[in-house]
Amino acid sequence: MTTYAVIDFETTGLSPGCGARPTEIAVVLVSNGTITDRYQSLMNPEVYIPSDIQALTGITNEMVRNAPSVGGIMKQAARFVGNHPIVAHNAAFDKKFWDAELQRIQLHRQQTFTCSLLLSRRIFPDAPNHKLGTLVHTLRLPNTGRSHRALADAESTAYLLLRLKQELMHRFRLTDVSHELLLAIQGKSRNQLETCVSNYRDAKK
DNA sequence: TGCCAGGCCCTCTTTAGGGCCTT
Repeated sequence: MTTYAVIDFETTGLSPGCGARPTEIAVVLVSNGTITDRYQSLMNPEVYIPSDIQALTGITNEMVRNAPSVGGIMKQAARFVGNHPIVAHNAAFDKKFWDAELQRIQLHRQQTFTCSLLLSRRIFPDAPNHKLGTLVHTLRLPNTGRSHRALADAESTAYLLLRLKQELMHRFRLTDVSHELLLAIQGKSRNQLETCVSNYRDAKK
């Protein structure tokens, strides 16, 4: 049974290439259909948090002024994640920050990223949209607290991952959904879900 | 004070443009 590390960053902007840094990270471990452990911390990005992002996340410059350094928190987070596959909603975003901050402390990612946004587009194509908050509401996932805070969003993404796996098991009568199958679905285009699952089944026979 | 990106994916496409999604 694969253990997944579901992560979520709050940051000062959209791209580390433009100087944005993380202000908060949460990691939620998911195993055997449930959340088994959690890690969360604010960190001092050492750059100004724009007012619109302070309003969005509720994380202010005052809150992070005396928070631990990004490097120290990233070391702890990387240790907590270990070699588990990482999952995030719109993983391209979190992957940029994860890789950029690990590089600053001379660490390198070992594992793949799985994207719950891409999986949701393939598995729930008729959802009103594929924002995390909309999917939580549409799929009636548990309320995890204030959205746009790292732990609440990481937990929501964890429940979404479990719901996506559950939907695949139900729709295709599978006894389990492997990480390998999730990666295969993620790598295919939107209209190839049935073909992808069918090919995976045939390969396993 | 507070600027900023980029991969995915659809379509009136593929010699491109633009919306979605993350903060």
